Amino acid sequence: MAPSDPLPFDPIAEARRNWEAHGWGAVDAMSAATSITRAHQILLKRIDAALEPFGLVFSRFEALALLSFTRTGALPLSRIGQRLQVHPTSVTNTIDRLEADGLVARTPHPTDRRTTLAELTDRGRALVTEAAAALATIDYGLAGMDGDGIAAVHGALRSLRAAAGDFSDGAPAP
Amino acid sequence: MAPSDPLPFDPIAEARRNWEAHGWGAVDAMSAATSITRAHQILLKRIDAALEPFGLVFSRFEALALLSFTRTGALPLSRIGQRLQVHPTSVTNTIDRLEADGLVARTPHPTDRRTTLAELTDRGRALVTEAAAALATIDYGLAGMDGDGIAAVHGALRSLRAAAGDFSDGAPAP
DNA sequence: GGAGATTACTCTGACTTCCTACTATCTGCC
DNA sequence: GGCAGATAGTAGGAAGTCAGAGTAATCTCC
Repeated sequence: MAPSDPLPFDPIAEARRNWEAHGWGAVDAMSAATSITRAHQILLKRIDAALEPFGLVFSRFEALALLSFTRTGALPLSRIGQRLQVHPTSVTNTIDRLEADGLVARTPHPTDRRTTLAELTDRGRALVTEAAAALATIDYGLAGMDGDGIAAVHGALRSLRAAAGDFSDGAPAP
Repeated sequence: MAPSDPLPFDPIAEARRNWEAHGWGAVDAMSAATSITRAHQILLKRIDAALEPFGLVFSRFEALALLSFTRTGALPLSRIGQRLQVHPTSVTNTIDRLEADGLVARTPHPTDRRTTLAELTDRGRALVTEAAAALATIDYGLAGMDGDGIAAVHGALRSLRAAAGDFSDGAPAP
């Protein structure tokens, strides 16, 4: 990749030194936050590359996966937004794309006429299974991390998500 | 309005169960990757909110911070892109915005006429110091994580960044 | 039963990021 | 010298996200 030849040093470690030298404080937090930002960038690029043969990006894959786990293969758009933690407008856009590709279909809610359901088509269901397999083979972009690291990240970020109010910390049912 | 009412359960834990039930594999990796995605979203929102009074967003703050650490307060745009790991066109856009706000100035490189330097103005230097203090008070958006968690995330993601080729830390170049 | 608040979705617009393509300039090799 | 290839920056375009406004339908409560 031409645009980013590897630097001869870790840019975050370098930022860390500068932060300390200038007395800007919260050095550990800065390092972690910057690391998360960069990790997200790396992951998204790897994941989208793996999904590209299927004509998907991560957000659309997530929506398909969520639908495929329901009994009926259908969910209100609002519910999708809640579960995926994205803005209602983004859901509209995501479902627009999926519908244009024939992977989901909008159908009216049987009782609430305000509500639109996104329903997985047969093609959508088949595709999401293939795509999930493709993502599993690249370890969801986490190549370079060992099991301990993966577990540590998951555990530590769970606190962050809980503190951000993503979910009311109840005991996850079996 | 509530941007996202807290769910009564952890959506990632729920996804995890579904992944297992469907035999989709790479469950730990999926959980970690999704956590990182969501963490990035939380952080960016918190950080941008803290920077909003200064008219900055995170990417523009990062560029200012980088410039403020140099001896002369100036860097070629290409160097900024390398250090911040963003696309050249994103640097152009970032510097456009900073220049329009009078926080940096484009100046020609003394010897290489291809190169444009972004140079911190006095206002830019003053603003980035204030903004850094504001970010330190919110712990760079990491509220909810303890010291161990922050250290764990930083360490684990360093492996990911190294494997992605961000820096050659003694590893032989291709 | 009906007024007012709430909820669901979409449209428009702003913003950020990336990609491809292009011009200008520099470097290396003959 | 002079030309091929690399490098620096920018323009135009596509995609994704979010916020605010608007419309339609439903719910709450008197």
